[in-house]
This record gives sequence, C-alpha cells and structure tokens, in this order.
Amino acid sequence: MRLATWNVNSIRSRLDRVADFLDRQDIDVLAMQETKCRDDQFPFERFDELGYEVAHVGFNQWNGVAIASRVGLENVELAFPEQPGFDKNAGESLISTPIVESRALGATCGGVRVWSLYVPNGRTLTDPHYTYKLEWLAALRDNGAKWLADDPKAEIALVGDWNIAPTDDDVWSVEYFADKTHISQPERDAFEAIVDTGYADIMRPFAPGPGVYTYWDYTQLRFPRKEGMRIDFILSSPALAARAKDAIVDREERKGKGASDHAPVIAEFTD
DNA sequence: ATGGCGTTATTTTAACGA
Repeated sequence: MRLATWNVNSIRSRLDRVADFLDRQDIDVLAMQETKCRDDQFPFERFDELGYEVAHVGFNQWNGVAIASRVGLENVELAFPEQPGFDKNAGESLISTPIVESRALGATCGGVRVWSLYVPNGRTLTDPHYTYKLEWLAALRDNGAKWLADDPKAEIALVGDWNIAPTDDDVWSVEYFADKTHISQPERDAFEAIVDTGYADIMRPFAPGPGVYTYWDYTQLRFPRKEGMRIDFILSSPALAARAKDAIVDREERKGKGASDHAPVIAEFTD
C-alpha cells in the first residue's frame, strides 16, 4: 500500500496538482491538510472520477483535513476523542467556550487506521495558540497510547503537518528559529512523547538528514536556496512500521507555478 | 527591518501561515 500525506494549502487551488500526483505516484491513500474549505465546497466529484472515496471535515476557510482512499474508507471520525478546542475569548468571559477545529480526521483504509492531522501552528512562543498546540498534542498522545493499549497489533498511521521540527537536522537554520515556534523544547518533547508511545517516524531511516525537508516558505527564495523544515510526518504503530518498505519526500511537488508550500511525504508498505 | 508570498472571505484590507 502506498500512503501519502500532504498539506495542500487549499484543495480548490491545488486540485489539478493533487490529481496528477495521485496518478504519478500511484497513491492508494492520501491524507490532506489545510483544505481551506467547508464540506460543501470540497471537490468530491473529481476524486470520485479518479476512483477515490473521500472523507473531509472543514468548517470555514481555515484548517480542513481529508482522506482520499481507493482501498476502502470506513469508520470515519471527524475529530479524535476529547480533541481540545481553542477559546478565542479566553479571559474575557467567566464561561469557557472552546471551539473544536477541523484538524483531525480518522478513517480505516485497507486495514490501516489513518489519522490526517493538522497540528496547531502555535504562532509565537507567548501566544495562547502555543499553549493550545501543546494541549492538543498531549491529548493526541493520550489517544494514541489508548489505541495501542487496546490493540498492540493495531496498524495505525498518524500522519500530517505536525508543525514541529523534531531535531536540529530538520531546520535549515537553528539560529533563525531560535526565538520562534516549531523547534522549542516543549514542542519537541510533545512530539517525542508520541514517538515514545510507539509511533515511529518511518521516513527517517530511508531519508537520513540533515537537509531533508517537507516545507519551504513561499518568500525569500527558500525553496531554491534549500532552506526548509521537516515538519510533515508519517508516524506508524509498531505493526505498521514493520511493513515499511520505503519512504520519500516528493520534492517535485514543490516546484513550478501553483505549488503548495509543503511537499508530500510518501510511504510504501508491504502487502 | 516584520518584509518577502500565497490563500481565503461577510474582500478593496485583514487574518493566517511557519
């Protein structure tokens, strides 16, 4: 099975690219992030024509996650249990009213429990969104641990845009990010806690760093200068990781006009 | 020095991204 994850930065802007990618890379299951549309705006028809079923969750122009599969799509969940929400009016009211955002979608595809994840950005180290990011990751870890406790042999893929560069090898400049999010110790600890639970970054052995990235800023000629970050991951449960045969970043998709700022990560699993 | 670019929408500026 060939599984990919890709922050497409608007599915409506990237539809032709995504369709070409599915064909060119012979993808069975594609998890997408930042679809940036509501369910009624998602181009389901195009995927149907290509032979893929799609599950999507999107409430507005922000966030939005989807899974397209040609090997089945069952038991769809539109968020993970107890998924934290963001309360933009925190402190202004005695009543907390967090809104759960469209950042996680689960579905079983070809026997694999796939979660398409768009981890909160965090914005800055002192922003309420940073605390939200850490809470969100802690809640995800708790769920991931429970899923494995319930069934240690479960084949689970936690994939998507994690908005964390786990090691210094995963950013083009440690100095540049020193006072920014994505490389702070609490973020790295939160990511590592999920790895420690049993979910392995299966691409690293096939694509050793430094200099292997999945995201390059649109500005400052970051892509041609090879100044990127590795923040998109396919984390696999032990049973699934044992089937990992290959994994790559498809840098071709960051080239040319109309590219997302993220490139897809692709994993191949033995049947 | 907060640009540089790209996306969205209750668009002609603002929010968000990382």
